Amino acid sequence: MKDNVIIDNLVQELKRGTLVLAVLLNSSKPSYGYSMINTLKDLGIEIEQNTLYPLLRRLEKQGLLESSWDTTDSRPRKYYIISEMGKGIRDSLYNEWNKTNKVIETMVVKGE
Amino acid sequence: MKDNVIIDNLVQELKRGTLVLAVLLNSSKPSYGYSMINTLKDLGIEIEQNTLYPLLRRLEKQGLLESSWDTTDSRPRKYYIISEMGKGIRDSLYNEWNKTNKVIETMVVKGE
DNA sequence: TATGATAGTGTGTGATGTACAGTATTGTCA
DNA sequence: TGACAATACTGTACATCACACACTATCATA
Repeated sequence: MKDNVIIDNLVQELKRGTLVLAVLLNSSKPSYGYSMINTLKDLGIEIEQNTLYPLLRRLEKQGLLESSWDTTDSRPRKYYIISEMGKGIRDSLYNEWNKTNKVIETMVVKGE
Repeated sequence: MKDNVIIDNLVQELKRGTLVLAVLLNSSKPSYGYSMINTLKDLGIEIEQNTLYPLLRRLEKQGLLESSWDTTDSRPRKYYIISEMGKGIRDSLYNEWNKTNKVIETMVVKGE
């Protein structure tokens, strides 16, 4: 049972950084929080509302996303789109992520 | 200048979880802290002593690594090797890591 | 009419890489 | 031979963020 706790913790740590990249990649076109949760879920990324909404707000605060309200529908929705600054950071983060991946793959191949 | 701070933070977050996987992958054969730093550096993973030594101790405490002192040389060295439990967790973590990677690659391809 | 779905806000907690600080000894170089 | 870099390790506080908990509000459906 303890193994699961350790794995869950480690997987959660893996998510840090990765979630940001996933959200930035998903924000090339405008999308709103609740919809993004379903989109990411379909892609294989399980994320709770309690995690995504604060993340969106933090990324906007940091200037990586821009938001606008759409109140024309019966339900008001906050749309997010990546900013120019966000695009630069997304690309840098993706490069770092890629480098890390190549390293891990190299180690996996060597390790066996 | 602020961009760099954000990127540095995000890259650090990326490391969380990834470092654990890298260390577990690197511990199929016994190796000691100081040497591991150089090995990982050569592979492209920059890690400080202040980060690696506590990490090794934590992983041992969690039962993922086993250690033994080698005092035959002029310098005593603490060798670490992955435990059976650690192998299970390494494999699980690698699977999760792989899943996440496929998702990110899918998003990258779709995003453009 | 009740409840699930839809859509969002607010805030505290636990885990971990980093940073700072330290000890100790060996090996190398001037 | 002394200074210093390299080698090898331990201890601890801090910043950050996914998660968890709590909440509001309204629409759609049974």
